[in-house]
Amino acid sequence: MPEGHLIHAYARAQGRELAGGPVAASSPQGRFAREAAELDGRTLRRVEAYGKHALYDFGPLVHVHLGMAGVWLRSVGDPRPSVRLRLSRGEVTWDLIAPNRCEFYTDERREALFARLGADPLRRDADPDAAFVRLQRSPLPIGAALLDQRIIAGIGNVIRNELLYEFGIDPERPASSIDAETFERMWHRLVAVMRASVRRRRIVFSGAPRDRRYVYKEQDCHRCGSPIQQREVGNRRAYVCPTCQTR
DNA sequence: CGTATATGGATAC
DNA sequence: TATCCCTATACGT
Repeated sequence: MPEGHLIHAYARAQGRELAGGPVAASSPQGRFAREAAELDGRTLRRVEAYGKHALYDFGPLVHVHLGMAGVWLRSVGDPRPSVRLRLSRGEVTWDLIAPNRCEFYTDERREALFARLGADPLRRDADPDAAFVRLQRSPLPIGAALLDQRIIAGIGNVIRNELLYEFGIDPERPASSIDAETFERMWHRLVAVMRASVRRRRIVFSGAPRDRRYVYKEQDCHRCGSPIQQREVGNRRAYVCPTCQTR
């Protein structure tokens, strides 16, 4: 579920619906109870997304990373027992389930986090030139480098596989072999895909079957019919068309 | 009912 | 490179 597009979608909706007035905070599941009590009744000033990270500014900062299993549910019903953090304002309630991280943060940690992360295609302050430099210097194959959040922040396993398919690039090709012109086109495509995916709240590759995906978890290449290969690249499962993607 | 898997990433070696 | 953590879900028995 959560690649960068969803984190940004949550942040925008929550900024709209929760920020600007007093927020009720609780931790029905209990593991964030002391912190939630401290937040309860405070005004949420801002929700900021960077890559797959989100920061909730209540004065004190709350850092949330969903990991693989985490999800925010917008709800009006009773909290399920696994809700780590429930935030409500007026009629609207957001429930955080199964986050990898949910913790207080200092300004210093925020600075350190942002300094560590690479260019986020969904942020106005993104610096694609810096991302290209880091890509050129990376010893990793391109399929791993695209998942390296220090180079580009927000890409997950679906987007990296679909992007490499669109560009006809085998994920095991060295990152340093990507030339500036190709990177520029990849970045431009990333921005378009991720913006559309924020709006739709799901990953959208226009042009793919049903505007969804070309290769991720597919059996056969929709273009040439070759069986889609599965390989481990960058510690995650890569899906590759051996015909359409070249080394 | 148990087990494997997941669109992630930090940390320990 | 391996392991762990977070929880829901899919699937096999």
